[in-house]
Amino acid sequence: MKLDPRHLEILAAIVDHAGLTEGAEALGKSQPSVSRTLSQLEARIGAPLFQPGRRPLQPTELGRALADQGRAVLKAGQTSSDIVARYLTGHTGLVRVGGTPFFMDGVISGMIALFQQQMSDVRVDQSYGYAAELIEKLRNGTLDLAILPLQQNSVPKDLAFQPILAGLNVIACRRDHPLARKKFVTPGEMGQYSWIAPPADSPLYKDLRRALKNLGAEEFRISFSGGSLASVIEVLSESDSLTVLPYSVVFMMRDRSAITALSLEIGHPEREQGLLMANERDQTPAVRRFRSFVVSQFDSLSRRIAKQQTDRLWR
Amino acid sequence: MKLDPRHLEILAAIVDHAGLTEGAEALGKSQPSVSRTLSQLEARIGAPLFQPGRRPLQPTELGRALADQGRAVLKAGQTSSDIVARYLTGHTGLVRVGGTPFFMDGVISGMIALFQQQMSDVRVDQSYGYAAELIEKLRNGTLDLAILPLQQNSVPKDLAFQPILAGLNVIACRRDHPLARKKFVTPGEMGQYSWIAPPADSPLYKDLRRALKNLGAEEFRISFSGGSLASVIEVLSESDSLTVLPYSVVFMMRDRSAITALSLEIGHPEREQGLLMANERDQTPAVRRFRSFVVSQFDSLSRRIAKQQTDRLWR
DNA sequence: CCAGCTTCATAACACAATGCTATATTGCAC
DNA sequence: GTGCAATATAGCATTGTGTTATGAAGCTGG
Repeated sequence: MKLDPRHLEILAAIVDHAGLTEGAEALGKSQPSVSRTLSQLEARIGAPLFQPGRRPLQPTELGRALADQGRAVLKAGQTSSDIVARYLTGHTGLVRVGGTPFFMDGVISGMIALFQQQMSDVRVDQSYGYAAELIEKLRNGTLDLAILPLQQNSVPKDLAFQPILAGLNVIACRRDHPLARKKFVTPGEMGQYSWIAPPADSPLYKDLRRALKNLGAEEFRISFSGGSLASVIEVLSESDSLTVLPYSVVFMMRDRSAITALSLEIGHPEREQGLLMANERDQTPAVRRFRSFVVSQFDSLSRRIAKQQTDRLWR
Repeated sequence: MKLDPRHLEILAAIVDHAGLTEGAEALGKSQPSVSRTLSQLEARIGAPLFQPGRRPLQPTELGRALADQGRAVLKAGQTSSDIVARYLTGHTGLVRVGGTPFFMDGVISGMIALFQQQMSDVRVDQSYGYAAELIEKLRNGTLDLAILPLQQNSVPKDLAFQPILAGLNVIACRRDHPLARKKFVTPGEMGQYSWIAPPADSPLYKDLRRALKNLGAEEFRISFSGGSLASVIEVLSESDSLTVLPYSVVFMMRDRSAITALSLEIGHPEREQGLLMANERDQTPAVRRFRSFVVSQFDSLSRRIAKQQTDRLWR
């Protein structure tokens, strides 16, 4: 005997509210509707679910047992609704975010931590990669959001790009570095220090080469390479090495580690750090919420950076 | 967002069987049916429940979570079916059975115990009473089955009576009683013994009075009254008292206690022990099953009694 | 990389079930 | 009994389910 779970729900409501009318009210249905459903149910089962001709309505032993099951159905339905509601408001779900390693480690991961203080049920899958791979992953749907520096004119037409920060890279060194205090640094001065090389396929590495070329330094010595941000910062702050880092990374690290940026513009293309994503319409609510969170974080970060710049000018 | 529990069931089936076709099969539905239901569900929620364009079908995190709930619904439905099935086959339910005290205690309760060895989930509510009360209870629906001695012509027309045993009452005494061995007992012989009186409103008491009157003994001495069967048997077997009991009670007690019946017919109306009940059509399956069990038990009991009678003749 | 297979989606339609309002019936209390 | 409140029934519009037939799409093996 296959029973309709909705009928069990209705039975449970009737039993729990001790009456057809009140049960119907609780379910948001009309009294005749639940009355008929109850009749049908009893007819199908072939046994009364309530003591006949007794008011207030009192369930049969069988009715009580089935109402228990109906209660389970009701509960499942309720938690289903909750699950969906949490999902639709972005309080639940999965965000797959990828980006350039140093930026992710230096800037984004902190924001993720902050985000998850509010949205503890949103799972974040972080991955690392550069433009080509990230774009590929966005296209085949294995990534929701890419965070990377991009030139405005090189944004793929099938993807949306939302700038969040000027993509400024700088030369970084330890705070006590001999060059750190100089208002102007010449290429010659840099020549005597060794370099920490970012991964060879990274934009940073290209920027490093280009910068040195622009500054006239054809040759440069590499003392360390292949490390992730933590290693690079460590080596950087314990040696006189130099390296290229996004300015925002240096900025975020300024309190936690003893590094700083040289007062030296390195010429690189006009890029912007930004969020690259597929069609915004099929983003999950969690992704949207995460995205807007990140955007607002960068908004405040930009202001903090701007404020610090003016402070430095005044200094 | 209110979701149809049936949709959750279907979702669970699809997830569990890793496929729409197999899920449909498991549910006993056509593939297009579940396909459309799934589409509807996704449309209403506004989010995909399965990774789009991936085969084998793989659920979204959301889909998985909702499938869990669907599984709960499925389980509730299954146990509901079980509950109904057990009820319909009479393996579950309530049997309210009432009858004359001595017969219930001496004969029926043992059968109830036997019945419940097979039907452990059938609850039996036993009560005591005589014809008038039992009939009243049957009529107002607070009793399913009455077990009592009745003359065929005094069966209420609105009730059904099923005879199960000859309603023979006898005079009982302890097995070592001086009168026990006599083939023929005279009223005079009985006059010297005191009597244990059944409840004053019981048929047995009427029979006792009538019997003694028929036998010519106008006066009789009552030494004990008001006890239930256990007390009566106790007093009976420890004294020379006599009493009136249904023969079947004496028969059932013959191994457990040292009592027996006098070889003496006491004239009483032609009654039969039997089952009195309201319309058989609205009996619950458990009642029917209990009834048929009792009937079969009495069938075998009748045979055992008959056999013992012939044995006694041969002896 | 294409043929062929399997799986899923769509279409069209019959029919059962749900929902409603209006109204009759019934149980209970005074 | 009368009146009140609760439940049942009737009639009708709408939705949903189920079916078969058929089209589209992903996977697999040569």
